[in-house]
Amino acid sequence: MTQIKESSTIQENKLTAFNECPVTYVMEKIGGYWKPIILFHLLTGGKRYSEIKKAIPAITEKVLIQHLKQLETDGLLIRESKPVVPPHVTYTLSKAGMGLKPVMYTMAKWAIEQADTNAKFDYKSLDDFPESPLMMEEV
Amino acid sequence: MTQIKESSTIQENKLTAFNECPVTYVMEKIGGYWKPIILFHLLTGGKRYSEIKKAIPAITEKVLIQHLKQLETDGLLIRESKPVVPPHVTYTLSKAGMGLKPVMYTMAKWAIEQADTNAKFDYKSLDDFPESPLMMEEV
DNA sequence: ACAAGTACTTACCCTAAAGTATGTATCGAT
DNA sequence: ATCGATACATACTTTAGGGTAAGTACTTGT
Repeated sequence: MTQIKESSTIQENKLTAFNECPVTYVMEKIGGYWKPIILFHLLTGGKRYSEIKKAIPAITEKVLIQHLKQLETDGLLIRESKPVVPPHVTYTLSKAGMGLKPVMYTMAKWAIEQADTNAKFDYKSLDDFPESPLMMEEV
Repeated sequence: MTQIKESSTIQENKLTAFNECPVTYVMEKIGGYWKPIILFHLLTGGKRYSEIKKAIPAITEKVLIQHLKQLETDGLLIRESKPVVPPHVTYTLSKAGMGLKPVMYTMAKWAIEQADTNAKFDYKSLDDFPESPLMMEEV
């Protein structure tokens, strides 16, 4: 899905950054406008396709599925479909996906610190984060 | 620098994601192929422009400066120039920039865990990370 | 007189990611 | 017989970011 030209400079550089920088590796996996939001919504438990769609109305179906597939092939979430009509498909975070919890938590923490100090943004607080107090230990 | 069309759907969505997702906020700040790498190199201390360039040969000067300026306006690093000839400019991480250390560390940790479990990549280890053992406490 | 070093700038091009719009399969319910 | 629900697929367009290539200013060294 979404063809890529293999031998472009941009792809080579991406690969380099990718190999020599674990941070870039992570951003490859959870980057894009929507991936973190999708993951966030799945942190609280597996959801059906339509539930995710409802939770994030602004996302288009094309992009949603695109990302879900990407996340699946990256091993971050697991797709389970029941062969019924109408279809019933559930997406759940894998172990690796769950491992992103502390990562996202740390990122969120920094963002909120920034918001506190320069008062330009107003993220509520880390309380919004699912199971925030326990998450660092959980892994 | 690099004009943006203010009223595109893509910008609106970006802003939405941005506001409702602190993780997206962080990725705005440190996203792109090169930003994490630049930040990484500055974690070990301030550097001159040419030193950064030498440390990351594959980056073009245009993109390097572009990112340095962005990082500066985002308050992540501080630019100091001595009015001499030839010019002497130093880039140092600000307090906010230093605050990214644990963020990047946590990300790197996850990446390396992934590498360990699926054996597709071989990041050396977290030892490469500047002052790794202390960093979580430092902030 | 000219090259070299430093820190940029500017004009132009290309591509990947995101958006828009519409279509598909299957079945039960009205 | 058509409609709605579900989970997608596909063709086409736009745009932001990154890449290429070349130029600028100012001075010291040869």
